Amino acid sequence: MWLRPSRAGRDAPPLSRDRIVEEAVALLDAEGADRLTMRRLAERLGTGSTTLYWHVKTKDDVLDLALDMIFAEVEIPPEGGRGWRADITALINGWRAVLLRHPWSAALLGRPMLGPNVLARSEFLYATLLEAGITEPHLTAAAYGLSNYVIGSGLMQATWPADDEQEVRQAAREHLHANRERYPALAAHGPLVADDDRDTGFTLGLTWLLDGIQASVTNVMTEYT
Amino acid sequence: MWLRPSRAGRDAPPLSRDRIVEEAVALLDAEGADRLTMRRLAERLGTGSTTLYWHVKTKDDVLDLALDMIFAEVEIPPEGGRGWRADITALINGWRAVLLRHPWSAALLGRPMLGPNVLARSEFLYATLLEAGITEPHLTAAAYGLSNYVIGSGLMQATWPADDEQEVRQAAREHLHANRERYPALAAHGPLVADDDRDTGFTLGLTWLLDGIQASVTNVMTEYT
DNA sequence: GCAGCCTCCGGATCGATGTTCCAGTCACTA
DNA sequence: TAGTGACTGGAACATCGATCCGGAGGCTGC
Repeated sequence: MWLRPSRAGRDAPPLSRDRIVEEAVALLDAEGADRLTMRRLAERLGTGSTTLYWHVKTKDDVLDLALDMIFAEVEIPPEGGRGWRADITALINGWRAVLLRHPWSAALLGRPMLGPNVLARSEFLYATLLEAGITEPHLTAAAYGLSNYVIGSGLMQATWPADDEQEVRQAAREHLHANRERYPALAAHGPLVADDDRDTGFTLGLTWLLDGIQASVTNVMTEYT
Repeated sequence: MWLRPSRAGRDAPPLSRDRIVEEAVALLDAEGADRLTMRRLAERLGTGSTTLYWHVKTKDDVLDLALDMIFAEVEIPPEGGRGWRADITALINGWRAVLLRHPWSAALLGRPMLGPNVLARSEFLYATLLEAGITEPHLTAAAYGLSNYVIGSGLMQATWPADDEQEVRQAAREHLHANRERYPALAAHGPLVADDDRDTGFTLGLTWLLDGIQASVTNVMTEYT
């Protein structure tokens, strides 16, 4: 009774929604999506599992908040005349980097993303495209195309971790090799490429999209590099 | 005892892995991914839930098989000189149609897809690109780019169902409108577009990608439409 | 000083789920 | 007829998300 730490004691910062989400991201990074449990999360926070429900309504809320939190890592290019193409390239590359840094996030993209961090970056994307003089229907196509491209890329890379030691990769490689008569092209130029090749591949595809977007601008911008 | 239906009776075809997967797809189509339970699935099949585990090792197996099964709906363009561009366009559009017809599938794309139906279509994609004369690194970029683009598109559309009556859409629209000062571009040209606009948007982005791929071929092909 | 209220905590518990154990049933074969 | 192997399913277990409810602690108004 007497020795019980005072509530505002220094032994642990008070539980808060931010601290929960922060720890959730750490747990997701360390152990993956399927290991995230309300009980395990509470344990890491040094509280009971049911306490979390005071700060958060459901587990999905935690996931939504965690997903939005990592989007804050995507740097929004500062204003300045580097041109729309450089700005968008930076944004998309930053977005991709975050997806790769937090592989669990790719699987969560299938839920409405309406957090402030996500919206701020979408806003920047739309605003930059508008400034570049892109009009409908190319505007929607551009915004969707770029988003879909990054999302798909992140999902794909999360599915096929680049680490060549992974069992999944090994098994897939063997399976393709064993059936190389049925899938000759796949077995020869298979989709299991190294990390660097993925990066150049991503950049190439992004270039194609940007070229297409640029060509659809009526009054051509000239000041991009 | 006497009235018990004979095993080979006509009241129900014998349980088999195919029948399980078939019913799983039907259940997923009807009620979505989170309503798929081994018990519910067994109930629809008129058996006990534990019986399924004789034909299938885990629930994930059912999902993998279901995902591969719907890929059989994607028609592989028949041989014939329509040109690589028309063939790939047909394949990608068919792929997208399947993703939209089975919205639950988009969320499952984050698992290794090594079923025969998936591989056959990937093989066609690679083979067609090879025939078109595309070489590395453009080959990988093209295959990945196209796949990522469709996957992202499917995931996005599954997240934001086109049905305007959906609460999610309504809520999102209101939320954007309420914060239109912070997100002016989003609120004005928001990403919540109608179905037709998404189709034209998808086609536009696909054209950009294909243009980029085509431009990267050293010896230019001329026979495409 | 004290009653009342609000914020925050957590043990016990509920219902649902994926999966395993094991005792069966049935058709078919030696 | 005994036995084997393919299948079935009831009972049970561990785990999960979520809720109920009783409490602790601090603050305010009287």
